[in-house]
Amino acid sequence: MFTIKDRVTLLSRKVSVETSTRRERQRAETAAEIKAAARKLLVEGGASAVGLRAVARELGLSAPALYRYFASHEDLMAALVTELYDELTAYLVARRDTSEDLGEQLFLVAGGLRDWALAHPAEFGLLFGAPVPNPLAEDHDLTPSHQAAMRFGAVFEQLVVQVYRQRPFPGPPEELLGPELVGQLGRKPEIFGEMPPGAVYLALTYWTRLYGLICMEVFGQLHWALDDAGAYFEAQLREIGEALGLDCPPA
Amino acid sequence: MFTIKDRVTLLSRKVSVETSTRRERQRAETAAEIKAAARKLLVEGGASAVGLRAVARELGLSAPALYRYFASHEDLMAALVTELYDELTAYLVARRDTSEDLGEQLFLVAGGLRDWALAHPAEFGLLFGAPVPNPLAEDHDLTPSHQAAMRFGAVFEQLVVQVYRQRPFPGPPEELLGPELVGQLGRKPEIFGEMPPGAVYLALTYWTRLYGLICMEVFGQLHWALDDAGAYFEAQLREIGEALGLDCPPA
DNA sequence: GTTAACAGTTAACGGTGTTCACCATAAAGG
DNA sequence: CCTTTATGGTGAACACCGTTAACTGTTAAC
Repeated sequence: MFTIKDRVTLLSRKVSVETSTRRERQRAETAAEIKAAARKLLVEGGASAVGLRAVARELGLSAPALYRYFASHEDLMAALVTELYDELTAYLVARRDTSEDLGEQLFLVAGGLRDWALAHPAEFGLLFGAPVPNPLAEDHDLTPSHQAAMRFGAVFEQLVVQVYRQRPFPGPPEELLGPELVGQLGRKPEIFGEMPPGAVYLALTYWTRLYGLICMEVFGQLHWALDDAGAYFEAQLREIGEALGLDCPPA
Repeated sequence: MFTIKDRVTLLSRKVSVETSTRRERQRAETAAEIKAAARKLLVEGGASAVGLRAVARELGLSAPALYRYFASHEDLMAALVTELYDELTAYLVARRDTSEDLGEQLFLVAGGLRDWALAHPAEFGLLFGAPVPNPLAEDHDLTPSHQAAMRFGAVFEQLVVQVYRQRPFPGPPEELLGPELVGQLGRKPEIFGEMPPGAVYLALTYWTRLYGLICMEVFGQLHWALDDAGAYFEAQLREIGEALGLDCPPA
C-alpha cells in the first residue's frame, strides 16, 4: 500500500544538487552516450537489434566495458525505458502548457501522446507493447522505470482531476455501474481525490480508449479499415471529451 | 487490392481431404508436437524462452532436426501464431454459437476474447502485443499467420454486419464525423457491406474499445486503478452495446 | 531389390550475454 | 611528491543461441 506522501515524493522529478566531481560528470556522459546508441539501434532495427556488443561497437568500445555502467543488458533496457518515459512526459507537459484551458490541455496531451507514438513507434512499442511487464504486487519494489511510468501516468491523472474540480462531469449513475464496480472505483482517493465513482469511471474510460486507439494505430492493427487514422482519432477524442463535459472543437 | 472472392476463399478454413500416407501423418504429428513444446515454453518463460534448442531438448531431439519441419525459428513462431489464432477463433465461434440472438453473440464473443486472453496471457501477448507486426502493404503477400489473423477478425466483422442488418444502428451524424473520416469509412464495402459511415464508425469503436480494454488488462496496465477489471469490462461492454442499439443485461 | 527420399545425427560457424583476470590511468591520502 | 586505490578499459573464455554442412540409418517407392 502506498501512502499519499509516498506518491508525492515519487512523482516529483529528482533534481539532485549535483555535487559533480569531474569523474562523475564524465561517467554520466558516457552512460548517456550508451543509452543514445542503444536507442539508435532500437529505432533502426527493433528491440532485438539492441545488443550489448552492438551498442559497444557503436561507440568503439568492448562489450564488457558497458558493465562498468549497467549491471546487465536488462538493466540497460530498463534505463532506456526510464529515459524514454521521462522524455515522453516532458514532451506532454510542454505541450500541455501551451494552453491555459484545462479542457484544451486534455486534448493537447492526448494528441501529444499519439504524435509521439507515431513519431517514435519503436520507442512506444518498447514502453507500451511489452506483454505483462509487472504485477505491481506488494512484494515487488518500485524500479526506476516503474516510477517513471507512474510520473507519466500522473500527467493524465492530475489533469483529469483538475478538469473535474473545475467543472464536475456526472458520469453514469451508480446503479448502472453496479455495486462491485462502484466499490472499486472509490478505492483510490489518493489518485482521484474526491471524484465520485461515476466520474472516476469516465476518467478511466478516457484513458482506456486513448490507449487502445494509439496502440492499435501504431501497432498497425487498424490498417485493414483505415488508411489514415488521424480523423478517426480526433472523432473519438471529441466523443470522449463530450462525455467529460468539454466543449469540443468541430471537425 | 483484394477482391471479394479473395476474401471468401481466405476466410474459409481449409479442411483438406487428407489423403494421408503413413509418413505424412507421422510428419504432421511431429510438427504438432514441436508446436506444442514451443507453446509450453512460451507460457512457462515468455516469448524469449522458446528457442530452437530448447524446443528440441523438450522432445529429446537435436536442434537441427527441427529444420526438417520448419525452415527457421521465425517460421516456427509464425506457425505457432497461426495455430493460436485458429484456436482462438474456434473458441470464439463455439462460444458465439451458444446463443441464437445476434446481440447476445456480440457480448459472448467480446467476453470470450477477454476470457481467452486472461487464461492465456503469454499467447495473447504473442498475437497482439507484437509491435508493428506488418504493414499489410501491396507488395507484402499474405502469410498464413496473416490469413489466420484475418479469419479471427472476420468473426467480429461478420457479426457486426449481421447485427446491423437485423436492426440498423444509426451512429453519429456525418457532419459530426467530418468529410475526411466519412470518406474513409465508406471505402471498405467488401467488409462492411451496405453500412453507412456512421455505423462503420460505431463498429470500429466497438472493436477499438474492446481491444484497448483487453490489452490494458492482460498487460497489467490497469492494476494501478482496479484490482479486478471484470466489472469495469462489463460496464464498458454494456456502454458499447447500448451504442449499437442492443438491449444490454443490467449489472 | 534397388534406389531415392526422408528423418535424424554430430561438428562447426558466427552471434549473443556474461564473467574473469589483467592492465593503464587518474584521483586521493599521507 | 610519491604511494595507494579506485576507475574504466582490455582480451580470453564460457555457455547459449540460430543456422548450415556432411553424414548415416531407415523407410517408402518403382
